[in-house]
Amino acid sequence: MSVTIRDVARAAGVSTATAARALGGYGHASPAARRKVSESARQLGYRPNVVARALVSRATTTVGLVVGDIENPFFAAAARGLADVMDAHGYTVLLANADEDAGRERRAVDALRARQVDGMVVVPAPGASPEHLTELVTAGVPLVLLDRAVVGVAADSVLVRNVAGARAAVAHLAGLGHRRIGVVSDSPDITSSAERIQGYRQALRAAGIAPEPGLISIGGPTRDDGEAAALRLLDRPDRPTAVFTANNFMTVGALRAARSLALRIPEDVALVGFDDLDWTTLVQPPVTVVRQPVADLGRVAGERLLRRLEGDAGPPKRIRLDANLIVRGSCGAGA
Amino acid sequence: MSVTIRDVARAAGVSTATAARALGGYGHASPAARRKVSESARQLGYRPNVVARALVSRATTTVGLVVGDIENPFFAAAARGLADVMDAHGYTVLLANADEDAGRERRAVDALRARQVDGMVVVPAPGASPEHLTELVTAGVPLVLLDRAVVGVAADSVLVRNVAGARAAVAHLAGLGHRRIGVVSDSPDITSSAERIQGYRQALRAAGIAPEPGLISIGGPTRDDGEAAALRLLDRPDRPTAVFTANNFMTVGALRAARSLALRIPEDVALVGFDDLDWTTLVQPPVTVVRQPVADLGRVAGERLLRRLEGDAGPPKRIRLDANLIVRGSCGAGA
DNA sequence: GTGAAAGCGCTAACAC
DNA sequence: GTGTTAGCGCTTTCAC
Repeated sequence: MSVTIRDVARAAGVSTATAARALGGYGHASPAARRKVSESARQLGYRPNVVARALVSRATTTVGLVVGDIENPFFAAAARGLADVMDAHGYTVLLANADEDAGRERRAVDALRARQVDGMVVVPAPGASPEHLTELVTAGVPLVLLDRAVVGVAADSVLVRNVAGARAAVAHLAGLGHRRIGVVSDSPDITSSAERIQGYRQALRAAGIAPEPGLISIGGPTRDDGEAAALRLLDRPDRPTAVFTANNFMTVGALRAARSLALRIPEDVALVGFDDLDWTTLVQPPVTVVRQPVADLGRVAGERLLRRLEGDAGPPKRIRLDANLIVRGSCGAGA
Repeated sequence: MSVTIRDVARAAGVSTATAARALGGYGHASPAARRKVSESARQLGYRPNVVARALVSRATTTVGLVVGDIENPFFAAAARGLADVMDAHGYTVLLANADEDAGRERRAVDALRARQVDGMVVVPAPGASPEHLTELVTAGVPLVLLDRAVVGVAADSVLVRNVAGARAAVAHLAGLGHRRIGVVSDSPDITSSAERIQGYRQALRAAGIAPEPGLISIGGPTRDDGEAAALRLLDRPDRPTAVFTANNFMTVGALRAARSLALRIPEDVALVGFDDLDWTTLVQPPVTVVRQPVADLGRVAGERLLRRLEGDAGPPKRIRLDANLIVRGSCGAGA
């Protein structure tokens, strides 16, 4: 069995209460006692049992993070940003993968709750009925929604200005003279996707272009789904002259689809993607993208959560971070 | 306060012991009691407190994972593989980022231990004196080393056949007629890197090529470090005609370096990388790589850990997974 | 300033 | 089959 606070107390010749006070740095303890306690703690190799502490203090200094897919670089970066902030404040992040599936998300949230996390950050899966999230909120567990909003959940959210970002992307394409502009997105059940499609529509309207339902191609949440959706769009006899891909998996998919159809970019089809990755400047032509502040997203979510953990009981905040168009070659604008 | 097992027991008109047995599915309980208990549990919205359970059962059904950088797709895939296996067995994965730093790794391991994880998977950081790992082992916490071995730590390890993989890559280059072959790697303090460099050396020797120290360029653990190291190598007046990059960050770095020096691939410099990513087929020419079984690495580590968690007390196992050369265009072999 | 003692929510002997 | 009871390791009144 490992060393407990009783062992330390005994070795230091004090009570467990004094040992706890000395070690915890709270309450009163004489300098002498302090010294003796920390000395024997060191000697015995005492390590506090956070689980036992959590049982009484009702705080685990652990927070949960539920993402759709940690293999998506977007989530990986956000997770990193969150972990950095939380680590710096003594919290540990429990990570769960929901696989973009409502059922798995529910189970992940439950598993995290059972472990008494002090708070949670979740990237809601598409089609999730948000009961498990409202339950969290009513149970008083601080919750921050990341990247996607959920109607009916009174929680903080940290999102991207998707409408503006998408609008900038599509307006850029329209400005280059394109009239037939398609979009490849995953499910609009995800608010970020819905907003990007909305931005696409706004830009078309502003350019006086009538939207064509056939130019909107919706896929699932994986790279392969992105490729299939892009293929459907680009294989049409009346294929668009330009495509906006609403997330990085869709961008990969569009690039693959273009290649398999032997379409040149930007000559045969111009491309602007949402979300920037390190390889977007490695391909030829480099990909014009709307860059999201990925790590900031996680960091800001972490800071919001920390405020709540500190007791901030204000109304839910909705924070929006900017996404900026970076013009490179794939849109045909040179660069 | 939330619903406890006492509340459930009271509502069902039984003792907490019976309620626990009924809920936990262990020990004896009459069908009638079972039904009443689960009924009132449902009605009250009872959720077991895993923290309290852990305190007495000395098992948290939680395992820790410490990686160098979750933003590295290699680790993300391994993390995913591990999480999939553990989730399927009711375990939750606590993730910690060590930033490829020995100090942060130590703190991460400590934080995880304090949370009483039942086992741990760690990707050891370079230069870490392995005390915290040996401590883990002596404390009886099952440990599986992932991707990198550590001398003096009696733990299972799941590694890649790095020597053979690297040898195949470099032999391929030599077979294509290259005599001046460079390597870009991160620190050989990491056993996987050391092994890849060793494979490189073996292949040179087998091809009758004298190794030149100047053609071995060592960088740090980030993409930028990779670029700098590649730049040093490719900017030499007597630059190599072929380069082997020992991990995916180095491959990105080499590609960037080649571009900034206006070197054509494979005409001016041929390239073979270690670790395959989705964009390697998107760049022109597509990158010849040694593909690692990334998700399997995590899965196998998870299975090994599960065996230990089930009580397997056999001697440490060292498992090696194959890495295979995939010839594409960047080596100049056509494809 | 310090110690005794009462739990946090749960499990596991051990009687009955 | 079921209830009683004693903790798991820690924090925290409340006396002294």
